[in-house]
Amino acid sequence: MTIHDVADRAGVSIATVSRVVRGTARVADSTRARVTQAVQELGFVPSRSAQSLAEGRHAANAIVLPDLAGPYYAEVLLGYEEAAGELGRSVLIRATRGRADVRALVLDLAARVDGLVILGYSVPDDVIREVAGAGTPMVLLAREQVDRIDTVRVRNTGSATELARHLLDHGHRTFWFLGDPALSPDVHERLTGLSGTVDRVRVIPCELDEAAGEHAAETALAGDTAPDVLVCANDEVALGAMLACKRRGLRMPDEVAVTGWDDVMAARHVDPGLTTVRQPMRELGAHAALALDNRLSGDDQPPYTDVLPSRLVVRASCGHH
Amino acid sequence: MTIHDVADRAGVSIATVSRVVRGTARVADSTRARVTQAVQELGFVPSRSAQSLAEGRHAANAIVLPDLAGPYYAEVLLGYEEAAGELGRSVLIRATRGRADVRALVLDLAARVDGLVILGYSVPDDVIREVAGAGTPMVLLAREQVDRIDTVRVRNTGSATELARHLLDHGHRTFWFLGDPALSPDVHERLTGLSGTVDRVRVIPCELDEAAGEHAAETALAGDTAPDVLVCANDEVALGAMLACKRRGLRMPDEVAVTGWDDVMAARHVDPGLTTVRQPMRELGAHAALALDNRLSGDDQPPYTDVLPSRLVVRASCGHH
DNA sequence: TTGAAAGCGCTACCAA
DNA sequence: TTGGTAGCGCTTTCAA
Repeated sequence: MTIHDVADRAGVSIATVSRVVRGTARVADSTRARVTQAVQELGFVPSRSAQSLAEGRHAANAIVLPDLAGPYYAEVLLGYEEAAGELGRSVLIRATRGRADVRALVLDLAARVDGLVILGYSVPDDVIREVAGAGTPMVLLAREQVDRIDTVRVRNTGSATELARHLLDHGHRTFWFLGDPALSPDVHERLTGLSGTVDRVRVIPCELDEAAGEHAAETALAGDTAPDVLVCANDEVALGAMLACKRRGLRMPDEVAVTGWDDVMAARHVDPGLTTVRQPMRELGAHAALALDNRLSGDDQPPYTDVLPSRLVVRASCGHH
Repeated sequence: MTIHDVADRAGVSIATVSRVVRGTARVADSTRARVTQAVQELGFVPSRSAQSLAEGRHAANAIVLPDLAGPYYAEVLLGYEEAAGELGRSVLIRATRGRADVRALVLDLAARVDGLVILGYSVPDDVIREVAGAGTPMVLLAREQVDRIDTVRVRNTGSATELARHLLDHGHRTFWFLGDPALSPDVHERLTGLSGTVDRVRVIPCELDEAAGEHAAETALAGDTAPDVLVCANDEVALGAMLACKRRGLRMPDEVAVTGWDDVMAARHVDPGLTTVRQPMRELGAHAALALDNRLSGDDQPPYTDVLPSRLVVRASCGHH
């Protein structure tokens, strides 16, 4: 089933079939009708590879994420897919966590799409430079800018400062931070904001999931300095930490306060409600899609960084109000 | 940067470059070395569209889901992406919720990939038939079989029966079901299993998110027949329902019991803990990827349905133990 | 072991 | 308004 079959059936040339199918040029009504009918009857669908080859474009973009586990990435992806879909672009995804050959994965992806979105630390800086240098348009998401590539992120240090002040107002003084700053730019900045605001922060680096948070909290609670507040890198870590506190029979927030980041669904349902920072995750994804589309449309703006707002969500886990 | 540039630089024909790059045929060591070096120096990456066109395949698959919101889809997608990635296939995704032109979306997708996975009611049956009929290999996921297409799903009716028995043992008698069976095959089967086991079920159809669950529960609680147990179509609906119960000052499980499906993260953290049914969501995605790969590899098995197990997870929300 | 060349299916330019 | 045709960049026979 190729364009030739349609052309034969309609008694026209393949050029005319192409014109009718794409609607790119004036075609006589009668001719159009014949072609349209042939297309229908044969169920003709143009070969996408042939189109891409001839057009020199894919009408597809990709997003590379560290992972797909947990609510955060899913929400970002949702925002991205929705926006990209409305712009008429297909979306490819790729998670790199646990993959050894990230460079190869990204190069393969770059060859399949018109543009790439890179989330967090899913791809090493040198690979980013390489791919961008090779001419693939890119947008960086939730991470520092590299080489003047457009970047979309959310306010992080600021919200960390706001959270720290709030905790100080509650009278908290002994701060522990649960989370590994090396794992994500977000975590790094959150810790920076916290450190810059309170006197001293004890850090327990840990992965960003519930089990790791639980374990890290155990460590904190077992030390000789009783933690006063556990500032967790994200909500999943915080939920794990709350489990550890409960197991020890510690009352929250009286004996220990706990806070998170992201405002995932569980944050609202856990008891006590988890104080956290709400991030516009879908918007993050959507903005990335739009930014990329702008570049692909030949937008000539200077490189920019788009910073989205975040908001402190105060619930019961940080102290009484 | 095409294969010709590399050929010129290495002083060989493009055929030889192709051989070296793909490793498909015997090439003299010295020649191979020259070509490899030229590839390096030029940073040559073959055009994916040209390859696809010449090879007649894409080395990519797609998954179509109703939506990306909530933990369920994200987990399935995670399992799928991981498995497909390891099989060396890129993955395209598409969410259809709220899209008017589903048929067009799916046809476009089908033209870009070697095979398609369709989750739940994301695509109408007639479109599924059309695409499958046109020759695109497919796997159906978490839905009824159509036209003898391979299908992967989880045990649903059975777990519903098990749940219902458990609730009967607790002495519950007035059953309400919150969720719209028309929205997903899973919901449909859950209701079927429940209806087949208990005397009478009152159904309040609602969307499968928290807000809808909250609202539906309000309706149930406002009626003259005080609900005894709210069997919810999934955990998000159940969490919403719990919110509604709490707002009314109803004690759970004493005055109302609530149950869900999926065992999302919040189910464990909410108070009281939510009794629910655990589904192997990642495995679901992974099995779909493998099933599709089998077909694409020319597997000649008769069409089959792969049913994964599910497990009742009893917590406090269904009654005292 | 290597090269020449015929496709793969489509787009878009140039003529008619 | 239409047709012919030269690419798009690669894979893979077929000969040498």
